[in-house]
Amino acid sequence: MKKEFRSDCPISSALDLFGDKWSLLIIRDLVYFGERTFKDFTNAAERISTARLTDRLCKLEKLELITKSNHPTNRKVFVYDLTAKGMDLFPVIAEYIKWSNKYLNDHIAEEAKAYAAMLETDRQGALNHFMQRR
Amino acid sequence: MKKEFRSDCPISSALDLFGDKWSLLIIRDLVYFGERTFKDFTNAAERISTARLTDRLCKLEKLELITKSNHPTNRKVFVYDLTAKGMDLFPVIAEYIKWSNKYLNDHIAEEAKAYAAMLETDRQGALNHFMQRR
DNA sequence: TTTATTGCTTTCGAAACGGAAGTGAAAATA
DNA sequence: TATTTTCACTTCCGTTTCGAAAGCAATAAA
Repeated sequence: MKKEFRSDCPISSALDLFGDKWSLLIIRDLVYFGERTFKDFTNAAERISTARLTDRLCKLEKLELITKSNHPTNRKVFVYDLTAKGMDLFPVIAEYIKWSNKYLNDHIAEEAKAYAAMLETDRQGALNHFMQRR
Repeated sequence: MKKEFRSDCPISSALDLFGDKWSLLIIRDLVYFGERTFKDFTNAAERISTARLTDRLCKLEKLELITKSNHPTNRKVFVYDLTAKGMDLFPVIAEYIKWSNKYLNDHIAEEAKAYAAMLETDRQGALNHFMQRR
């Protein structure tokens, strides 16, 4: 068994839990699209491998950031969704967006720029828009 | 040569640049302590290896998130400091702290809890406190 | 002149990684 | 009913990244 946390610092501890290149992208998809299936995640632009996706979904479920449940009609499909704990990562994601909009502006998607502008002018509104979906 | 970005998403792009377990901790030390030397970073609680630290400092300097300069009196010491671009990661760090304070409260340091509470009640004040140091 | 410090490099075994192919159960199609 | 396709994994394998430790040259301190 390995130690779970490197220190008692809140920043390093959060990074210990989901500070990899994929976890926040799974959270992102759930924030912006709501319920997602395994297949949905594999269709994201960043092209996560199935092995990595399986691993991350399990970890995020153990951390209680997401839930896994059966599809109402199709028994071989699982539906993933955010918990309140996972939804509370929205502010972290929002700050990444704002930073990238400022410093990677010539690289990111046009629709992302528009959304970033909305985050600047109506932060609470953008936040509520997703928070109130469930 | 490998591709720099996985997609044009602002979140994944930011993670491509500094979405590892160490970069934000280096930024953290610079935010909270100001100028730091190589030795200072190795003394942080998380115990980064020297090979990893050398690698990350170079990357962060190339990204222009930090600067490297000579110590005014000691020629074998280098002094690292944040650029405005690096300082603008403070809001990201602040949101990690707030999330951890809410969900990892029984694990994190007491002084971190107090600081997180200050972030909640006087966000702009906490932000300015560091922003105005230089 | 000797010793200690600093920033950095090298080495090496372990862990994490991406990409591709394969699996079984269930669903859709014929 | 028989066949094919889909879905959520799982396995495999070569590559990259990693932590831990030792070693290094240059400078500073003693």
